Amino acid sequence: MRYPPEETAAKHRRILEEAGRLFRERGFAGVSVGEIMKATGLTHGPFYNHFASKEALMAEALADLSARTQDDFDRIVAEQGIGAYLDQYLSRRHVDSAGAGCLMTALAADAAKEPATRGAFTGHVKGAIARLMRALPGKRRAEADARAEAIVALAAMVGAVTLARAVEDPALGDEILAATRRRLAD
Amino acid sequence: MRYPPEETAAKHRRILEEAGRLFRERGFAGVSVGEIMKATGLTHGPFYNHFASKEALMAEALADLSARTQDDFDRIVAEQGIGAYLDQYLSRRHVDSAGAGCLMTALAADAAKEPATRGAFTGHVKGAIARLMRALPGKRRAEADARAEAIVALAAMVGAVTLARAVEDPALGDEILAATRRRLAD
DNA sequence: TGTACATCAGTGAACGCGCGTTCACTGATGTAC
DNA sequence: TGTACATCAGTGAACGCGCGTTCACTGATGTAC
Repeated sequence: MRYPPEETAAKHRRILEEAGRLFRERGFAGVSVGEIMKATGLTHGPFYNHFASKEALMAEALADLSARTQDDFDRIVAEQGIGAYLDQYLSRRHVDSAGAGCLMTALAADAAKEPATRGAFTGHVKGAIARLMRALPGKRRAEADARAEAIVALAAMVGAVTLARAVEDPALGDEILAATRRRLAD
Repeated sequence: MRYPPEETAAKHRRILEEAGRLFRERGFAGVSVGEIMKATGLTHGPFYNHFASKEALMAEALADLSARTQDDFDRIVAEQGIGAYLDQYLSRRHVDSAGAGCLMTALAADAAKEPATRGAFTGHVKGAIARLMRALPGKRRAEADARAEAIVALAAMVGAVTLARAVEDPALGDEILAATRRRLAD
Protein backbone atom coordinates (compact mmCIF):
# COMPACT_ATOMS: atom_id res chain seq x y z
CA MET A 1 0.00 0.00 0.00
CA ARG A 2 0.95 3.57 -0.42
CA TYR A 3 0.62 6.00 2.46
CA PRO A 4 0.68 9.79 2.70
CA PRO A 5 4.12 11.05 3.73
CA GLU A 6 2.93 12.45 7.07
CA GLU A 7 1.75 8.97 8.03
CA THR A 8 5.17 7.54 7.20
CA ALA A 9 6.84 10.22 9.31
CA ALA A 10 4.45 9.49 12.18
CA LYS A 11 5.33 5.79 12.01
CA HIS A 12 9.03 6.61 12.02
CA ARG A 13 8.47 8.67 15.13
CA ARG A 14 6.43 5.93 16.81
CA ILE A 15 9.17 3.39 16.15
CA LEU A 16 11.69 5.76 17.75
CA GLU A 17 9.44 6.28 20.77
CA GLU A 18 8.72 2.60 21.34
CA ALA A 19 12.39 1.75 20.81
CA GLY A 20 13.41 4.46 23.27
CA ARG A 21 11.06 3.08 25.88
CA LEU A 22 11.92 -0.60 25.36
CA PHE A 23 15.68 -0.02 25.10
CA ARG A 24 15.65 1.87 28.40
CA GLU A 25 13.60 -0.88 30.02
CA ARG A 26 15.61 -3.86 28.83
CA GLY A 27 18.78 -2.70 27.09
CA PHE A 28 19.68 -2.84 23.40
CA ALA A 29 20.24 -6.60 23.35
CA GLY A 30 17.12 -7.30 25.41
CA VAL A 31 14.71 -6.03 22.76
CA SER A 32 14.25 -7.49 19.29
CA VAL A 33 13.39 -5.59 16.14
CA GLY A 34 10.21 -7.63 15.86
CA GLU A 35 9.17 -6.65 19.37
CA ILE A 36 9.64 -2.95 18.66
CA MET A 37 7.62 -3.17 15.44
CA LYS A 38 4.89 -5.12 17.22
CA ALA A 39 4.73 -2.36 19.84
CA THR A 40 4.15 0.18 17.06
CA GLY A 41 1.42 -2.04 15.60
CA LEU A 42 3.26 -3.34 12.54
CA THR A 43 5.02 -6.52 11.44
CA HIS A 44 8.81 -6.62 11.43
CA GLY A 45 9.21 -6.37 7.64
CA PRO A 46 8.79 -2.61 7.08
CA PHE A 47 11.37 -1.87 9.78
CA TYR A 48 13.94 -1.73 6.99
CA ASN A 49 11.93 0.90 5.15
CA HIS A 50 12.67 3.17 8.10
CA PHE A 51 16.13 2.13 9.32
CA ALA A 52 19.18 0.55 7.72
CA SER A 53 19.71 -1.83 10.63
CA LYS A 54 19.02 -2.37 14.32
CA GLU A 55 22.32 -0.63 15.04
CA ALA A 56 21.16 2.44 13.08
CA LEU A 57 17.93 2.48 15.11
CA MET A 58 19.92 2.30 18.33
CA ALA A 59 21.96 5.33 17.31
CA GLU A 60 18.94 7.35 16.15
CA ALA A 61 16.85 6.38 19.18
CA LEU A 62 19.62 7.44 21.54
CA ALA A 63 20.07 10.80 19.80
CA ASP A 64 16.30 11.33 19.87
CA LEU A 65 16.08 10.40 23.57
CA SER A 66 18.95 12.75 24.34
CA ALA A 67 17.27 15.71 22.65
CA ARG A 68 13.89 15.03 24.24
CA THR A 69 15.16 14.49 27.78
CA GLN A 70 17.41 17.54 27.71
CA ASP A 71 14.40 19.59 26.62
CA ASP A 72 12.47 18.07 29.54
CA PHE A 73 15.25 19.12 31.89
CA ASP A 74 15.14 22.71 30.67
CA ARG A 75 11.36 22.85 30.91
CA ILE A 76 11.12 21.37 34.41
CA VAL A 77 13.93 23.54 35.77
CA ALA A 78 12.35 26.66 34.24
CA GLU A 79 8.88 25.86 35.54
CA GLN A 80 9.60 24.23 38.90
CA GLY A 81 13.26 24.79 39.71
CA ILE A 82 16.27 22.48 40.02
CA GLY A 83 15.16 21.20 43.43
CA ALA A 84 11.99 19.74 41.95
CA TYR A 85 13.99 18.17 39.15
CA LEU A 86 16.37 16.50 41.59
CA ASP A 87 13.47 15.21 43.71
CA GLN A 88 11.93 13.74 40.61
CA TYR A 89 15.20 12.23 39.39
CA LEU A 90 16.00 10.71 42.76
CA SER A 91 12.54 9.22 43.26
CA ARG A 92 11.09 5.73 43.58
CA ARG A 93 8.96 6.52 40.55
CA HIS A 94 12.03 7.14 38.39
CA VAL A 95 13.67 3.96 39.71
CA ASP A 96 10.58 1.89 38.91
CA SER A 97 9.94 3.26 35.44
CA ALA A 98 13.23 2.99 33.59
CA GLY A 99 11.43 3.08 30.24
CA ALA A 100 10.46 6.71 30.78
CA GLY A 101 13.59 7.77 32.65
CA CYS A 102 17.20 8.86 32.33
CA LEU A 103 19.05 7.30 29.41
CA MET A 104 22.37 7.39 31.23
CA THR A 105 21.20 5.13 34.05
CA ALA A 106 19.41 2.85 31.61
CA LEU A 107 21.91 2.58 28.78
CA ALA A 108 25.40 3.55 29.97
CA ALA A 109 26.71 0.00 29.95
CA ASP A 110 25.14 -0.75 26.55
CA ALA A 111 26.25 2.52 25.01
CA ALA A 112 29.83 1.91 26.14
CA LYS A 113 29.90 -1.35 24.18
CA GLU A 114 28.10 -0.12 21.07
CA PRO A 115 30.34 2.11 18.92
CA ALA A 116 27.39 3.50 16.94
CA THR A 117 25.87 5.06 20.05
CA ARG A 118 28.96 6.36 21.85
CA GLY A 119 29.00 9.71 20.10
CA ALA A 120 25.41 10.57 20.99
CA PHE A 121 25.95 9.32 24.52
CA THR A 122 29.04 11.48 24.99
CA GLY A 123 27.15 14.51 23.70
CA HIS A 124 24.36 13.79 26.14
CA VAL A 125 26.74 13.62 29.11
CA LYS A 126 28.35 16.91 28.04
CA GLY A 127 24.91 18.51 27.77
CA ALA A 128 23.86 17.16 31.16
CA ILE A 129 27.00 18.55 32.82
CA ALA A 130 26.52 21.97 31.20
CA ARG A 131 22.85 22.09 32.21
CA LEU A 132 23.52 21.01 35.79
CA MET A 133 26.31 23.53 36.07
CA ARG A 134 23.95 26.33 35.10
CA ALA A 135 21.06 25.07 37.20
CA LEU A 136 22.74 24.10 40.46
CA PRO A 137 22.66 26.78 43.16
CA GLY A 138 26.12 28.34 42.87
CA LYS A 139 27.74 28.72 46.24
CA ARG A 140 31.17 28.28 44.77
CA ARG A 141 32.59 31.18 42.83
CA ALA A 142 35.19 29.79 40.45
CA GLU A 143 33.81 28.32 37.21
CA ALA A 144 36.11 25.27 37.49
CA ASP A 145 34.64 24.50 40.92
CA ALA A 146 31.08 24.84 39.64
CA ARG A 147 31.85 22.45 36.81
CA ALA A 148 33.48 19.90 39.14
CA GLU A 149 30.44 20.20 41.40
CA ALA A 150 28.07 19.54 38.51
CA ILE A 151 30.11 16.50 37.48
CA VAL A 152 30.09 15.00 40.97
CA ALA A 153 26.36 15.71 41.29
CA LEU A 154 25.71 13.95 37.97
CA ALA A 155 27.87 10.96 38.98
CA ALA A 156 26.03 10.66 42.30
CA MET A 157 22.62 10.94 40.60
CA VAL A 158 23.45 8.30 38.00
CA GLY A 159 25.08 6.01 40.57
CA ALA A 160 22.23 6.36 43.06
CA VAL A 161 19.48 5.47 40.57
CA THR A 162 21.58 2.65 39.09
CA LEU A 163 22.15 1.11 42.52
CA ALA A 164 18.59 1.69 43.73
CA ARG A 165 17.36 -0.11 40.63
CA ALA A 166 19.68 -3.10 41.01
CA VAL A 167 19.08 -3.65 44.69
CA GLU A 168 16.42 -6.16 45.73
CA ASP A 169 15.48 -4.43 48.96
CA PRO A 170 13.23 -1.38 48.28
CA ALA A 171 14.06 0.12 51.68
CA LEU A 172 17.75 0.14 50.80
CA GLY A 173 16.92 1.65 47.42
CA ASP A 174 14.90 4.40 49.07
CA GLU A 175 17.71 5.03 51.54
CA ILE A 176 20.20 5.46 48.68
CA LEU A 177 17.86 7.91 46.95
CA ALA A 178 17.18 9.88 50.15
CA ALA A 179 20.85 10.17 51.14
CA THR A 180 21.75 11.44 47.66
CA ARG A 181 18.80 13.83 47.56
CA ARG A 182 19.79 15.29 50.91
CA ARG A 183 23.39 15.73 49.89
CA LEU A 184 22.53 17.46 46.61
CA ALA A 185 20.04 19.76 48.36
CA ASP A 186 22.86 21.29 50.43
CA MET B 1 38.13 -39.63 31.18
CA ARG B 2 38.22 -39.67 34.91
CA TYR B 3 40.06 -36.95 36.79
CA PRO B 4 41.24 -36.55 40.39
CA PRO B 5 38.76 -34.47 42.42
CA GLU B 6 41.18 -31.59 43.02
CA GLU B 7 41.48 -31.15 39.26
CA THR B 8 37.69 -30.95 38.94
CA ALA B 9 37.57 -28.33 41.70
CA ALA B 10 40.34 -26.36 39.98
CA LYS B 11 38.36 -26.40 36.72
CA HIS B 12 35.22 -25.23 38.51
CA ARG B 13 37.24 -22.34 39.93
CA ARG B 14 38.73 -21.48 36.54
CA ILE B 15 35.28 -21.39 34.95
CA LEU B 16 34.15 -18.99 37.69
CA GLU B 17 37.19 -16.78 37.17
CA GLU B 18 36.89 -16.60 33.40
CA ALA B 19 33.14 -16.03 33.67
CA GLY B 20 33.72 -13.27 36.21
CA ARG B 21 36.16 -11.57 33.92
CA LEU B 22 34.12 -11.94 30.72
CA PHE B 23 30.79 -11.03 32.34
CA ARG B 24 32.31 -7.82 33.70
CA GLU B 25 33.81 -7.02 30.29
CA ARG B 26 30.72 -7.68 28.18
CA GLY B 27 27.72 -8.30 30.40
CA PHE B 28 25.82 -11.55 30.97
CA ALA B 29 24.17 -11.59 27.56
CA GLY B 30 27.38 -10.60 25.76
CA VAL B 31 29.23 -13.79 26.66
CA SER B 32 28.24 -17.30 25.57
CA VAL B 33 28.72 -20.48 27.57
CA GLY B 34 30.94 -21.79 24.78
CA GLU B 35 33.16 -18.73 24.98
CA ILE B 36 33.64 -19.12 28.72
CA MET B 37 34.52 -22.79 28.37
CA LYS B 38 36.92 -22.02 25.53
CA ALA B 39 38.62 -19.45 27.77
CA THR B 40 39.13 -22.16 30.40
CA GLY B 41 40.56 -24.47 27.72
CA LEU B 42 37.63 -26.87 27.37
CA THR B 43 34.78 -27.51 24.96
CA HIS B 44 31.29 -26.39 25.91
CA GLY B 45 29.94 -29.86 26.74
CA PRO B 46 31.29 -30.37 30.29
CA PHE B 47 29.93 -27.01 31.37
CA TYR B 48 26.84 -28.87 32.57
CA ASN B 49 28.96 -31.12 34.76
CA HIS B 50 29.79 -27.99 36.75
CA PHE B 51 26.66 -25.83 36.57
CA ALA B 52 22.96 -26.49 36.11
CA SER B 53 22.56 -23.64 33.61
CA LYS B 54 24.06 -20.37 32.43
CA GLU B 55 21.78 -18.62 34.91
CA ALA B 56 23.22 -20.70 37.76
CA LEU B 57 26.73 -19.75 36.65
CA MET B 58 25.75 -16.07 36.60
CA ALA B 59 24.54 -16.30 40.19
CA GLU B 60 27.57 -18.25 41.42
CA ALA B 61 30.03 -16.04 39.53
CA LEU B 62 28.48 -12.90 40.99
CA ALA B 63 28.61 -14.27 44.55
CA ASP B 64 32.22 -15.32 44.00
CA LEU B 65 33.16 -11.91 42.58
CA SER B 66 31.48 -10.20 45.50
CA ALA B 67 33.44 -12.19 48.08
CA ARG B 68 36.75 -11.73 46.27
CA THR B 69 36.41 -8.00 45.64
CA GLN B 70 35.26 -7.23 49.18
CA ASP B 71 38.35 -9.10 50.43
CA ASP B 72 40.44 -6.99 48.07
CA PHE B 73 38.87 -3.85 49.52
CA ASP B 74 39.72 -4.89 53.08
CA ARG B 75 43.29 -5.80 52.16
CA ILE B 76 44.01 -2.61 50.20
CA VAL B 77 42.50 -0.37 52.88
CA ALA B 78 44.46 -2.18 55.62
CA GLU B 79 47.76 -2.03 53.72
CA GLN B 80 47.53 1.33 51.92
CA GLY B 81 44.57 3.23 53.37
CA ILE B 82 41.23 4.34 51.96
CA GLY B 83 42.80 7.19 49.99
CA ALA B 84 44.83 4.74 47.93
CA TYR B 85 41.75 2.62 47.35
CA LEU B 86 39.74 5.59 46.09
CA ASP B 87 42.60 6.67 43.79
CA GLN B 88 42.70 3.19 42.36
CA TYR B 89 38.91 2.95 41.99
CA LEU B 90 38.66 6.35 40.30
CA SER B 91 41.51 5.71 37.89
CA ARG B 92 41.84 5.42 34.11
CA ARG B 93 43.19 1.91 34.68
CA HIS B 94 39.97 0.83 36.39
CA VAL B 95 37.88 2.45 33.65
CA ASP B 96 39.86 0.66 30.94
CA SER B 97 39.91 -2.79 32.52
CA ALA B 98 36.30 -3.55 33.42
CA GLY B 99 37.04 -7.28 33.44
CA ALA B 100 39.17 -6.91 36.56
CA GLY B 101 37.15 -4.11 38.19
CA CYS B 102 34.10 -3.30 40.25
CA LEU B 103 31.13 -5.58 39.67
CA MET B 104 28.63 -2.83 40.44
CA THR B 105 29.82 -0.61 37.59
CA ALA B 106 30.07 -3.57 35.24
CA LEU B 107 26.92 -5.53 36.04
CA ALA B 108 24.38 -3.28 37.78
CA ALA B 109 22.08 -3.07 34.76
CA ASP B 110 22.35 -6.81 34.05
CA ALA B 111 21.90 -7.79 37.69
CA ALA B 112 18.77 -5.66 37.96
CA LYS B 113 17.19 -7.64 35.13
CA GLU B 114 18.32 -11.10 36.21
CA PRO B 115 16.37 -12.36 39.24
CA ALA B 116 18.93 -15.09 40.01
CA THR B 117 21.64 -12.52 40.66
CA ARG B 118 19.73 -9.82 42.51
CA GLY B 119 20.22 -11.34 45.96
CA ALA B 120 24.01 -11.53 45.65
CA PHE B 121 24.11 -8.05 44.14
CA THR B 122 22.07 -6.57 47.00
CA GLY B 123 24.37 -8.25 49.53
CA HIS B 124 27.37 -6.80 47.75
CA VAL B 125 25.96 -3.26 47.86
CA LYS B 126 25.21 -3.63 51.57
CA GLY B 127 28.75 -4.87 52.19
CA ALA B 128 30.23 -2.03 50.16
CA ILE B 129 28.26 0.58 52.13
CA ALA B 130 29.29 -0.96 55.48
CA ARG B 131 32.96 -1.11 54.44
CA LEU B 132 33.01 2.45 53.11
CA MET B 133 31.29 3.68 56.26
CA ARG B 134 34.04 2.16 58.40
CA ALA B 135 36.88 3.22 56.11
CA LEU B 136 35.95 6.80 55.23
CA PRO B 137 37.59 9.43 57.42
CA GLY B 138 34.82 10.29 59.89
CA LYS B 139 34.38 14.00 60.25
CA ARG B 140 30.72 13.61 61.00
CA ARG B 141 29.77 12.36 64.42
CA ALA B 142 26.32 10.80 64.11
CA GLU B 143 26.22 7.23 62.73
CA ALA B 144 23.30 8.06 60.44
CA ASP B 145 25.33 10.85 58.85
CA ALA B 146 28.33 8.58 58.38
CA ARG B 147 26.12 6.00 56.66
CA ALA B 148 24.52 8.61 54.39
CA GLU B 149 27.98 9.86 53.53
CA ALA B 150 29.15 6.35 52.62
CA ILE B 151 26.08 5.87 50.44
CA VAL B 152 26.62 9.11 48.54
CA ALA B 153 30.33 8.31 48.14
CA LEU B 154 29.46 4.89 46.72
CA ALA B 155 26.87 6.37 44.35
CA ALA B 156 29.37 8.96 43.12
CA MET B 157 32.09 6.31 42.65
CA VAL B 158 29.81 3.97 40.71
CA GLY B 159 28.35 6.82 38.65
CA ALA B 160 31.73 8.33 37.85
CA VAL B 161 33.28 5.09 36.59
CA THR B 162 30.10 4.20 34.68
CA LEU B 163 30.06 7.58 32.91
CA ALA B 164 33.83 7.65 32.32
CA ARG B 165 33.54 4.26 30.66
CA ALA B 166 30.62 5.19 28.43
CA VAL B 167 32.02 8.50 27.25
CA GLU B 168 33.97 8.58 23.98
CA ASP B 169 36.26 11.43 24.93
CA PRO B 170 39.03 10.23 27.31
CA ALA B 171 39.69 13.79 28.52
CA LEU B 172 36.06 14.06 29.68
CA GLY B 173 36.36 10.67 31.33
CA ASP B 174 39.48 11.74 33.18
CA GLU B 175 37.80 14.98 34.23
CA ILE B 176 34.88 13.02 35.70
CA LEU B 177 37.27 10.77 37.62
CA ALA B 178 39.38 13.69 38.88
CA ALA B 179 36.40 15.76 40.04
CA THR B 180 34.99 12.79 41.96
CA ARG B 181 38.39 11.90 43.44
CA ARG B 182 38.87 15.45 44.65
CA ARG B 183 35.41 15.60 46.21
CA LEU B 184 35.84 12.29 48.05
CA ALA B 185 39.27 13.29 49.33
CA ASP B 186 37.72 16.19 51.28
C1' DT C 1 51.02 -57.98 40.85
C1' DG C 2 47.99 -58.51 36.72
C1' DT C 3 43.61 -58.48 34.49
C1' DA C 4 38.46 -57.12 33.87
C1' DC C 5 35.33 -53.98 34.76
C1' DA C 6 32.98 -49.58 36.48
C1' DT C 7 33.31 -44.80 36.64
C1' DC C 8 32.66 -40.30 34.86
C1' DA C 9 34.66 -35.90 32.86
C1' DG C 10 35.77 -35.41 28.54
C1' DT C 11 34.38 -34.76 23.04
C1' DG C 12 31.71 -33.02 19.40
C1' DA C 13 27.51 -33.61 16.62
C1' DA C 14 22.87 -32.38 17.04
C1' DC C 15 18.48 -30.21 18.83
C1' DG C 16 15.13 -26.37 18.88
C1' DC C 17 14.78 -21.57 19.20
C1' DG C 18 14.85 -16.63 18.44
C1' DC C 19 17.41 -13.41 16.27
C1' DG C 20 18.52 -9.77 12.34
C1' DT C 21 17.76 -9.46 7.76
C1' DT C 22 15.94 -10.43 2.91
C1' DC C 23 12.55 -10.87 -0.55
C1' DA C 24 8.58 -12.10 -3.63
C1' DC C 25 4.37 -10.55 -3.51
C1' DT C 26 0.00 -7.42 -2.35
C1' DG C 27 -3.00 -3.73 -3.00
C1' DA C 28 -4.56 1.10 -1.82
C1' DT C 29 -3.24 5.57 -3.26
C1' DG C 30 -1.28 8.99 -6.54
C1' DT C 31 -0.33 10.26 -11.47
C1' DA C 32 -0.88 10.37 -16.65
C1' DC C 33 -3.75 10.61 -20.26
C1' DT D 1 -14.29 12.90 -15.05
C1' DG D 2 -12.90 7.95 -15.92
C1' DT D 3 -9.56 4.47 -16.83
C1' DA D 4 -4.64 2.27 -16.87
C1' DC D 5 -0.61 2.18 -14.81
C1' DA D 6 3.32 3.23 -11.47
C1' DT D 7 4.49 3.59 -6.86
C1' DC D 8 5.92 1.84 -2.55
C1' DA D 9 4.82 0.69 2.43
C1' DG D 10 2.74 -3.09 3.75
C1' DT D 11 2.70 -8.74 4.63
C1' DG D 12 4.66 -12.94 6.03
C1' DA D 13 7.55 -16.87 4.64
C1' DA D 14 12.28 -17.83 4.50
C1' DC D 15 17.44 -17.38 5.13
C1' DG D 16 21.65 -18.17 7.88
C1' DC D 17 23.51 -17.79 12.32
C1' DG D 18 24.71 -18.28 17.14
C1' DC D 19 22.76 -19.47 21.20
C1' DG D 20 21.76 -22.72 25.46
C1' DT D 21 21.29 -27.29 26.11
C1' DT D 22 21.32 -32.50 25.30
C1' DC D 23 23.33 -36.82 24.37
C1' DA D 24 25.72 -40.99 22.46
C1' DC D 25 30.07 -42.09 22.74
C1' DT D 26 35.32 -42.16 24.37
C1' DG D 27 39.01 -43.57 27.12
C1' DA D 28 42.18 -42.76 31.16
C1' DT D 29 41.92 -43.65 35.94
C1' DG D 30 40.27 -46.10 40.12
C1' DT D 31 38.46 -50.51 42.11
C1' DA D 32 37.60 -55.61 42.61
C1' DC D 33 39.29 -59.91 42.40
